[in-house]
Amino acid sequence: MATIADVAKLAGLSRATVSRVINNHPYVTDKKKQLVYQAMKELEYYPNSSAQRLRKQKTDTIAVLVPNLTNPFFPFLIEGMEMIAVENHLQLLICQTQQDKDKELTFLNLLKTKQVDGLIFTAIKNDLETIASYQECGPIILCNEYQSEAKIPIIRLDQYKGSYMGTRFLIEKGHRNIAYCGGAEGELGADRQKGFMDAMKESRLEVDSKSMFRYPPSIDSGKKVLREILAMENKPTAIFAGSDEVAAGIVKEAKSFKLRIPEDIAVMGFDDLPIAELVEPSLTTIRQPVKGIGKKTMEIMISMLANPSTNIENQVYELPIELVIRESI
Amino acid sequence: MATIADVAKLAGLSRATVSRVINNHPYVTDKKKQLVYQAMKELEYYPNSSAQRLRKQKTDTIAVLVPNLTNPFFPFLIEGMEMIAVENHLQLLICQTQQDKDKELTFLNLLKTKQVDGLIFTAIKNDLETIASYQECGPIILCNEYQSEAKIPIIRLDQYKGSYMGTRFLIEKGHRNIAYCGGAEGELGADRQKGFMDAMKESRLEVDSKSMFRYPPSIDSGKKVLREILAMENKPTAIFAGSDEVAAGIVKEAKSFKLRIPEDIAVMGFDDLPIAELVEPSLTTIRQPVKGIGKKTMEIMISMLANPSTNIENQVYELPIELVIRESI
DNA sequence: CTGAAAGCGCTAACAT
DNA sequence: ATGTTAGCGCTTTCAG
Repeated sequence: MATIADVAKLAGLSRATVSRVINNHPYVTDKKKQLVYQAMKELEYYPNSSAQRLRKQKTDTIAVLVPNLTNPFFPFLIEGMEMIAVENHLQLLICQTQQDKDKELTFLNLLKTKQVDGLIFTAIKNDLETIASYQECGPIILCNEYQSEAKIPIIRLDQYKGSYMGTRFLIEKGHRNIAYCGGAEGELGADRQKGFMDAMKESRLEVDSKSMFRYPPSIDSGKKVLREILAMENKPTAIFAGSDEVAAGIVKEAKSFKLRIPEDIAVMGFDDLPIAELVEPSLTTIRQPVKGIGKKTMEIMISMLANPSTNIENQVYELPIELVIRESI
Repeated sequence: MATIADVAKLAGLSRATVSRVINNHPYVTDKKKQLVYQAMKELEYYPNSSAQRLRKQKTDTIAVLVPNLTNPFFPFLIEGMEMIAVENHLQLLICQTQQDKDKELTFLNLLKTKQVDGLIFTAIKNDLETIASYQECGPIILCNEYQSEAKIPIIRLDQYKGSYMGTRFLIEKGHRNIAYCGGAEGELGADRQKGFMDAMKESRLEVDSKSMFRYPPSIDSGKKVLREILAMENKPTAIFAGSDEVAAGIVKEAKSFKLRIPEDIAVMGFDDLPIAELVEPSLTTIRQPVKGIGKKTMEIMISMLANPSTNIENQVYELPIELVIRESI
């Protein structure tokens, strides 16, 4: 493998000049520039990025911590982030935490070991104090998941509004006994739940604690929820699911029990992922502009990278959220 | 940020000894080891990975090129790879090519710039010669996607067998006019198609060239295929879809046209992803042990990394594939 | 506009 | 068992 010294020698110039050409610095004669390019091509030279990183003390890489990639929400989020990242010559290092506290810490160490310049959380298992302490090593952003007392910038949607809106819709459709299946942890989950609760309270509807479920967002969780509901005495007529995956599981299981949707049981999703349109009946759901959050998050990251001095204490950015009406309610 | 020199000074030892402790080398007294640990903790020392990489001339990172992550096939594949990778202290750098030839080349350069030690393709847009030329920079593996004349190790399933098996099943169910929707490029797609064709030929069934579709694996492709089929004069009674996504799209669209499945039209999927169970009716499909391929691929990568001298010219590894019977046929 | 030289932080001979 | 030292390949002052 050729090094910068080889190129310099072949071009009859110094390593400094070659470096200047590589990095598009001004003040290099066109003639010498051509000489360098030629030598680089001849030697099939490519700069060694470890050396560059060590010298420049930056990696142009951002770690993105997601619980997993099999939940389609995250690939879409990442797609949004990546659109902005590539424009800014940043690389994403995608890290699956699998909801594991220790894995999360391991990935946080990417910041300490200078393997990445910044880090984005899309779910948190550790407490904020722990995480906040890593901020000295580089910018950290919370995306989607959040906790308001954090001294960490946050990009999120108004979850409260989303679930409030969804619940109102269910109530307007005549439902009185509505079950709720959360899943998201932290304040995001709490906000969603609060939106649900407030909408119910506003209409003077009671919420049975037995109809409040808390399962991770997956198809299987949805199936489980439905079975548990069927075993209840005072069966809810509608379910507000925490995600389209859960809602899809509920729908699927309901049909295996020959229940009609929405007549026997109505289901509200959350996210509006492709799966929402696919299941039969298709899901009425709360649309989150997932890619939009991803983009916004990366934009903030970039501005933090460019401007490390900014005080970003507890900034919250919010994006719109809307109700998509289909067939499941 | 503390460096190894700081730790050495505080511990009253040389940098070499500290390095030995970091890298778990033998021949360090327990006493001194403790001294080092203590100093590291006190200074909150973490080794700079750029420096380690530059010095060791390896990154312990493998690039995985996928078309995208929104097609659930790839997250599952990655999950398999990652299981093996973490066990071996390897990091995955997931790269979305978006089916773009140039992006693919950009990612290939990760090898040249020494940013990764090896690289795995799960889809190829460039020709093999181009790719093969990068092999001098580190091991390259083709996973799933393949071309048999490649001088590159390949991990794949017997696609021919899969589609042959599926088509036989369709024929046994009485179908005579069967449409086929491929999508995968290269020989993988060709093999699948050949399996289909051979099964048809064996039963002396004709294949109308108009019923041979070639669309990328997505729900929308499926919808499109169904609409085109409905516009045909001599309508097929069954469709062999190239993926569960396509099959799901077909099923969805068929129902919007009030067609019954499998009575009016039967659909065979490919992959057996969660979506296969979710749609109504659930998909009869060809199960690929996706995670298994991922694991196997990473195992090969690791052995290539450990044993760079091995001649891995055109090795093919195959894994079992099976028919999963559900409701769509 | 170009070159010389210092050094980013670490590891691996080599020496003891 | 531990320390000394020479780089890994690159960028960036500082001179000129």
